[in-house]
Amino acid sequence: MPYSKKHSEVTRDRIIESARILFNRHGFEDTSIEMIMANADLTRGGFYNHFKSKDEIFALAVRKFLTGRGAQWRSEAGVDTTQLKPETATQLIDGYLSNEHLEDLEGQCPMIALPSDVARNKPEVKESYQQLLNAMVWLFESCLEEYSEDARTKALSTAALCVGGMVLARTLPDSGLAEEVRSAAHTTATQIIKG
Amino acid sequence: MPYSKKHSEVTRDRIIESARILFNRHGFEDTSIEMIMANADLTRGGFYNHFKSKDEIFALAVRKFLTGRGAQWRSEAGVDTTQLKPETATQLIDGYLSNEHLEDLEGQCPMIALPSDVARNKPEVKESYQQLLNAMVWLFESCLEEYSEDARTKALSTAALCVGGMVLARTLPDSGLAEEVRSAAHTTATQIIKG
DNA sequence: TGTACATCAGTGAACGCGCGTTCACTGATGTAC
DNA sequence: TGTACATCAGTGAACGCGCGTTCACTGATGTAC
Repeated sequence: MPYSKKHSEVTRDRIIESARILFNRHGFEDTSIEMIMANADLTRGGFYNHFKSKDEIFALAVRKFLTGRGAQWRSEAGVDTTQLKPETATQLIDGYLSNEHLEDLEGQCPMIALPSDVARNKPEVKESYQQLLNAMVWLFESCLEEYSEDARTKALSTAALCVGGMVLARTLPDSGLAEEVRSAAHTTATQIIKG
Repeated sequence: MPYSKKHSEVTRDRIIESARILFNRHGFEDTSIEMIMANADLTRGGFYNHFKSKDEIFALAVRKFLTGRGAQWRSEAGVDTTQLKPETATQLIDGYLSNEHLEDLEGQCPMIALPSDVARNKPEVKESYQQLLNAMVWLFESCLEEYSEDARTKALSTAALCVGGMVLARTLPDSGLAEEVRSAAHTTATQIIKG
């Protein structure tokens, strides 16, 4: 038996993380298998030992955000997921609709970075995207359900406002306008949670 | 003198409209010059008589929505832009966050269909996208400014909620969840305008 | 303990394809006479 | 009014390039003896 099973798994994970970062920054089409492998210190050919297609790793990369960079980000922001209350939701909003998050092209939430890439890809990829949204909505809803009657409507709208505000801010060339959008979305999202 | 100047302009417009429809449906990368020209009943080579690059026509196609399909859509929805008041804003929201708009992949607002395509393209393209957002925000703000103190914040947030709600709804594979998002965004956007 | 070997992660060249762009050519058109 | 002609919109073949994927090969590794 050559190489341990662990060796293979570690490498596979490294490739997915490399892909996640590159897809986030450059999008699906402008990220090549060559780039993904080089960024993981490997060469092109080995890719197909681990994955069956570019679509497959795209789905895996989007999904990985939830347990990888996303989880890391929540813990850094001091979000306590054992005790969910409205203040936790506003904490999440503070982080999500922050300038830091906007400019972190590689660590950013893929819902912001890749919406139209995902919309046109395989169901497999859309499922990954949906997992991210479900996680976000579930968090908001759990924070609100004991304090508000229409917790679900608020949670869904807040998620839409968070993603929409960031998608727009990311796309606008006038950084003053982008900042206005981000800031307005933040104000309104906070009001929705509190109101 | 061969052909009238008008002939050339009409053809050019036809190509841009063909491009707008195809970009909206398939995105920037998956739409080829060949497809754009064929859809306008022309052949590939002639493209460069009218445009200098694929990037250029992408910018023109996004921009064209404002005066073309977008204006048509507003007048069909009975939006009276000479008399702007909160009811006009809620009318706009009713149309924008409607199921009809969600499913009209070709006639849809490009802010929904193409966010990440634009975010990674040339400044020229981003300027076109920004024009669309500015038009939308201006409309909402004008509807509110005599009735509300924070008209601009509300206008910006409403726009973010409209775009965000539709971007998510378009991407989610579970149509039940997509419908929940669209509906929640609609409810909340209306509340923002009225509140 | 040491060594031959089977395995498979990794390599890098090659294939096939589609695309953006270029270019020499064609032919429909409106004008000049 | 009719005809020769100059123009340029439109044609379609060709170019060059990069990419996803395949494939025959290599060589590092852990195990069997």
